[in-house]
Amino acid sequence: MVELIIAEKPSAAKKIAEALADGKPTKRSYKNVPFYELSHKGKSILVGCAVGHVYTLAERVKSKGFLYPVFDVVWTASYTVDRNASYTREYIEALKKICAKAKRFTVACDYDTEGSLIGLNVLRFVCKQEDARRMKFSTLTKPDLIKAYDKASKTLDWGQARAGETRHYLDFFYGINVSRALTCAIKSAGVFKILSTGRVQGPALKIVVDREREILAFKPVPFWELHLLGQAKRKSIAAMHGEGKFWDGKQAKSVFKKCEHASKAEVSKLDRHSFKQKPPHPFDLTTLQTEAYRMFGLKPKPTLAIAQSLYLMGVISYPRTSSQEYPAAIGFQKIIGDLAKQKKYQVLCALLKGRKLTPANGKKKDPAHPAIYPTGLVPHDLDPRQVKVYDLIVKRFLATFGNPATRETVKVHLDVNGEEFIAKGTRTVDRQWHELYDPYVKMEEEELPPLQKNDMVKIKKLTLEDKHTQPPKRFTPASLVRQLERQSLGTKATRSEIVETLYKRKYIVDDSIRATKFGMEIAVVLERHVPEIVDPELTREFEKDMDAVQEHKKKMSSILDNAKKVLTKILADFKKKEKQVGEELALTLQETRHIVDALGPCPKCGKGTLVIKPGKYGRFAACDQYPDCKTTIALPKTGKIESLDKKCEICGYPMIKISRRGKHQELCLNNECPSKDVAEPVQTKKCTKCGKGNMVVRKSLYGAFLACDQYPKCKHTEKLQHNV
DNA sequence: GCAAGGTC
Repeated sequence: MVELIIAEKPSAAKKIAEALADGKPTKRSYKNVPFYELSHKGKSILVGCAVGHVYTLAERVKSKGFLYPVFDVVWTASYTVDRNASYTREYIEALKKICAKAKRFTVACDYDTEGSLIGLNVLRFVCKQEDARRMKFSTLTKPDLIKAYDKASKTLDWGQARAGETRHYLDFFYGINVSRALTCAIKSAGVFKILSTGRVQGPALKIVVDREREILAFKPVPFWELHLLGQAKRKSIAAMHGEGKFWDGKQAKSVFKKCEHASKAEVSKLDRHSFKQKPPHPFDLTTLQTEAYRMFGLKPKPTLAIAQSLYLMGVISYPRTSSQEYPAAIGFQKIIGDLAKQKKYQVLCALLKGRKLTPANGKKKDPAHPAIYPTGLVPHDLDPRQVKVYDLIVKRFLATFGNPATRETVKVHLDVNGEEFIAKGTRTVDRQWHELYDPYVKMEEEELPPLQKNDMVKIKKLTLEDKHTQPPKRFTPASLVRQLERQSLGTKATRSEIVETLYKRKYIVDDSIRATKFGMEIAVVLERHVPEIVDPELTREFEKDMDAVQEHKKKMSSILDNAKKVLTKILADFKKKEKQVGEELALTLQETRHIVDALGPCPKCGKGTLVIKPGKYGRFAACDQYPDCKTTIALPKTGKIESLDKKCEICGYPMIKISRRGKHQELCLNNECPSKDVAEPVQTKKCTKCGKGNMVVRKSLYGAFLACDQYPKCKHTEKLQHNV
């Protein structure tokens, strides 16, 4: 009798197989999907895997147009409805193939709601089984897995699986329907633009919009600061009046008068305080994303994508973790030894030699995975961004084993005609873990002159500065991801994607995030008509419902019926106002597009502005004076396009910056710009690919190139030698 | 083509 064990993902299947095999498991594959054959205590076992969710909710009957409300949805193989999920097809086919041999079934997906649901869907839709055994484990280590296999329950954890299913339905009901309502509204005003919101997107937008409102409503309050610049022992020293901020201008001025003509200050008191600074915690995904943004300006989503690629190469551990802990089982000594094989880490690894290795574990835990660490495997052919992220992960790993650093704060109190000024300096006395984390240690290092009590400081300058209180800071993509985490919105793997969606919808712009006028309007519309969707409480309510389902206190169907009832009413009311809402949205979208998508003045008519527009054959720049001015310029299909607010020095067309995968290039919007001239080939050449066409010169923003004249049948292109 | 959640 053969047993099939279903894992959540390929890497887990491998670990499960290795843990249970009497000897070594046999790795096999079907359509490039791995599976394992093994014997466990003489019993024959197959271990196969899903790739996360391979089924998704979709309408039972695909509706024409964006009809809403839609509640008739069923589980559907992801590859049939989502082009980006085409890779899941092979996994389903491989599972289908190997489950034909199986007589007994065991689900060994991650032990959480999503994992239980992934297992249930594979089991019922691929294996056509009613129930199965369930392995429950909290780490993918051999002892845990063996125990989980021996003690597997006879039935699925139905409560958890149904809870997960409930969440999927609720998210679909709220997300798809309200997104369609918004899209239909703006469409009724004649504008075609996909709009969206959802349980996580809604509150995420509101967080940014609320901050924008605070900033708009902010009234700066004036205050004054008294600064002293002095010199002692051949070093300069900067101090501020002990009062700090003076809220009363008159008082500040009178203190200033009192000190204005003093030429010397006396050290009245010296506080010296040294303290230990602990090494940093191991990386969970959010901390890695925050640090990568801080150090490299790399946004959370590409950081996750790069970490995933390093994981697939086998050079780092699983990146989608919320753990800040390294269990000893990962083998610190061995990893450090392996890292030392890379020349650039030799010296650092040597610093830890012979030391007791205790990582500075943080508080956050994740039952499924440890914190992110380098495996020790030597990476090859990394691209520049992979090099950066890998280096950060290696040094962070090493730094967590470092000794605490010692820092010293000196506070010098100065007396100037009876007024107290204070100078503060902090410096590192003993670097310790800093050496392991360089160059990613960013500490303030301010060293004061070596003063003693009653020493005199020569005053070089005394200034009274009038300042204003500052509005609250804007979020960055990294700090917004952190804020979502704080409010338990979204998951470690989805938060960065949700932030990117807000950009894509033009609700937000810039690295220092601003809500656009359009984003503000969407928030207003939702707050007025569907307040639930921008409220973080919706997530809490879903969680309560899920708990009730998991504990068998409520049925999924009753919860879904209730959601349908609530939404039907909300959406019917919304529909009545659709036209009016749509017109307001269309108006603000136009304004926002004008600001966000403007590329510069139109070079043809001189009056209009060139604006990015989406078109059937890709995006293009068009003059906003259409139909008076019909200027259009085709734009590259991929990459982010930004205005540089300047003209080409050679042809006078607007300059743009186009960025792709961390690389960027500055170009003018003129295919015919003399700077892009090339030496044209003297004789015509046959296309080497199709053999039929001739190669002809074509021009794009990037410059001229050779292309087959059989386009679009043949897409062959060749480079041309540039003149300049 | 719309969500949010897994993952290659």
